[in-house]
Formats: sequence, C-alpha cells, structure tokens
Amino acid sequence: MQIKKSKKTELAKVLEGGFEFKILHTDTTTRARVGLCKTAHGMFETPVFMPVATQGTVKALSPRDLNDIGTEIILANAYHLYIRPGIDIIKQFHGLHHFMGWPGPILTDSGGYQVFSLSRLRRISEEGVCFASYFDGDEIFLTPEKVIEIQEAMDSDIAMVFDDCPLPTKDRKRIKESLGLTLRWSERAKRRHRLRSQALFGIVQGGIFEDLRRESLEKTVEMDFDGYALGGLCVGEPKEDTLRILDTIMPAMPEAKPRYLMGVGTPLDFLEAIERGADLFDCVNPTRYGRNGTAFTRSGLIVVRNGKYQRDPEPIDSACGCYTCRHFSRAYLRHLLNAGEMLGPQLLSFHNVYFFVNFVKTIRDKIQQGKFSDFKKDFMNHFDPDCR
RNA sequence: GUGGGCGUAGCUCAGCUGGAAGAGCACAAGAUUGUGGAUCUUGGGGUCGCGGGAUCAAAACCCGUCGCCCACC
Repeated sequence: MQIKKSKKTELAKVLEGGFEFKILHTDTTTRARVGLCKTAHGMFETPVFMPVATQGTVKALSPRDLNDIGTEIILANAYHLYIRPGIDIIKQFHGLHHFMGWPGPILTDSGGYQVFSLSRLRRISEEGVCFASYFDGDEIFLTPEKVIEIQEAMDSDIAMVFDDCPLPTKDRKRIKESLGLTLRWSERAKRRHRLRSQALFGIVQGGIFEDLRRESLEKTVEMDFDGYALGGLCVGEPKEDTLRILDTIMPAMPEAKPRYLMGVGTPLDFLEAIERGADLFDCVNPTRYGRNGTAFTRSGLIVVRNGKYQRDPEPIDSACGCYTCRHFSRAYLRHLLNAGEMLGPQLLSFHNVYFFVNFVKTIRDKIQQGKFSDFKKDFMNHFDPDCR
C-alpha cells in the first residue's frame, strides 16, 4: 500500500532540512517497521533494497533501467571510485549524481569492506590502511578522515564511516581489537564530517559475540550518527550465529534511526532481518548471479544457463512483471548467456534487481497491511533455496 | 605419377629411445552476501584414421590401406 500523495507532501514538509528518518508504521506482532527517509536527492521508504553500483554503475544496468525497476536508492563505493576515476574528476561533474546520471539518493560505502575482501593487498595500522591499488599497484593510504573527504567530494546522500571488517573468526581477541579500531576511526570520521546535506552512518562490529556487539553498539550510539549499520554479518558464519546476533542486537538499536544490514542478502535473509527490525539492505547477489546466469524467483533459484532450459519457451518467472519476463524465453536467455552475448547478463540482472527491489517493497506493503507474518510464512513455504 | 608431412577428446594440439591416453579451449554441474563482468571446484567425454605384423607390452616400430596438405613432374 502506497502512502497517499497528500500524506507524502505533509511528511516531506515535516522532514525539511537535512537528512531525516521517520517511522510510519510499526508491525504489531514483530519488530518490522515501515519508515520514510529524506535525503538531499529525494525520499525513499524503508525497508529498502539498494542495488550495488560499486564503480558508479549497477553492472549491466542503466539509470533508465533502474528507474523502470523502481529503484529508490543505490550504493556506490568510495574506495573504488577514489582509485578510478579519482575524486578530481567526480568533483568536476559536481558530484557522483551528475557524473553517473542517477539523480536519486546514493549511499556510499567507505571501503571498509575492501580492507577485508582485498586483504591480500593491505596493511592496517592505527592511523589507517595502506593498500596496493588493484588498478596499477600504486600505494594508497586511506584514513577515516580521508574517506570522509572522498565521500563529501562525491556528494553522496549517506556516507559510511571507515571501519575494520575482520574476516569471520571465533578469535575473540582479533574481533575485540577490530571493534576498538572501528570505534576510534568512527570518532575521527564524525569529527571530520562537515557536509550538512549528507547523512553519516556508524557501523557496529563485534563478530558473532553478543557482548562485543552490544559494546560496539553502545559506544557507536554515544557518538550520535544519523543511522546505524551492522557490518561483518553474512560473511561465511553459520546462519544460527547471524540470527542470534540479530536477535540480541536489533532490539538494542535506537528506534528512531535507520538500521542498515550491510551486504545482505537473499530473500530469506530480508524476511528474517526485517522481522527483527532492519530497514536497509544492499547486496551484489542480484547482479552477480545475473551476470553468471542464475535468476531469483518466488520459488527459488533458476540456473538459466543449465542445459535443461535449452528449449524452454517459458519466461524465468511467469508471475513476474519485469521487462525480461514479459518478453523473453528461458531458451533465448540461455542462448545469450551461452554465446557470451552481453544482453544475457543485462536481461538477467534486470530481472534479479527487479525481483529484489520489488520483493522488499512488497514486504513494506505487507507490514502496512498488518500481513507481514502471514506473508513471511507463505513465502518460506513456497521458496526453495535449493530449487535448481 | 614421384617425394615429403600430417591423421590422438567437439576444436587446437602435446605425448621423448615402446611400459596405466594428456593439456588448453569448448561443453556440463556446483560455489558466489558493504562486486576485480572476476575467480575457484568438480564432471562427462577417446575403436589414438582403418587393417595386419614383430614384441611380455604399441598412439609410438614394420607392412598395407584410406583421407587431407605441400613440393616436384
């Protein structure tokens, strides 16, 4: 259910001036909620899924595609865009929105995740992180302050603090160290942040240890950020650990601020996290799986490149209203993927992003209708994560 | 017609003086959670052109034969 236009205008008025977040509806039986976020480049409702545009593009999709899909906000990466093309060039275009032709809200990730994912190429110290650029091998030194400057230069709507996201481990000492480092970096980021039109989110670390998560949250909240993210989850730890952490940490997060579960996830992840009170998500799954020939549907995954679809005249998902499903057969999509044609990854990415964005929107509607729990139950009965 | 070269997986080929048929690509199946359009794992595939011979043992050596290529006539 969409908010009525008059109500939306009224809310926009209430939210005038800088970044703001307002809860519109809270579920009666779960912690799920619907919110409204106002940013310098427009509003969006939560829960929301942000397609990932690491290099200033949601891979294989144009801003027009994103608009057709109904995308409300995207995520870009400060670290990658700093290395290439560099902030000078983005500044010349008055920020990332104009540079990439996307007028809507943008959240920039700081590059903290790259400390983890590109760990072969880095050295961490108290001052910051020294990377060997994957681009040309050049030595790059990033500090929490530098990362804020980069994000301000890009004029993104939501900036993230530079954090230390450790590899998943049961090594409590390592997690505690990284948590402390993230807290000190967060403080430095907060001090340096000047751009009033831009929100700044803190990141809670602490691995799979409840007490460390609580400690991280408590001290991050003391610094008073515009929103709070959970980092370092769904990075290979057992599902029970993820849910246990969500169960304990979500209720402790400030009600009035958006909660962002970083890097997550799958349709099932969204249901579990939203039930526990999460508002924002981003994940490379729809685009990465799309590029590699796998489609998400209401009943599970379809590996379109599999030989059994060679002659299949059906669309990926006959219940899906996206451009790809309205016009193309599995057989044709498989042919494109098989032939290495770029339209294949484009059409599959379109479908997957459409599915993710609109799945979370549907959840939003169900919360407002008071039907979230039923919807979740029903979906989980029909969705087979191993369906191939 | 004469001389030479080649014939091994779907494709391109490697296999030494005889000792358990290989690689790359392709194909197929998996993995993928704040993205390196990447990467990794696994699998199916062979009358070694065909026939004969010597040998304990042949893709390899010998004889014949078929096919393709080159040179000369």
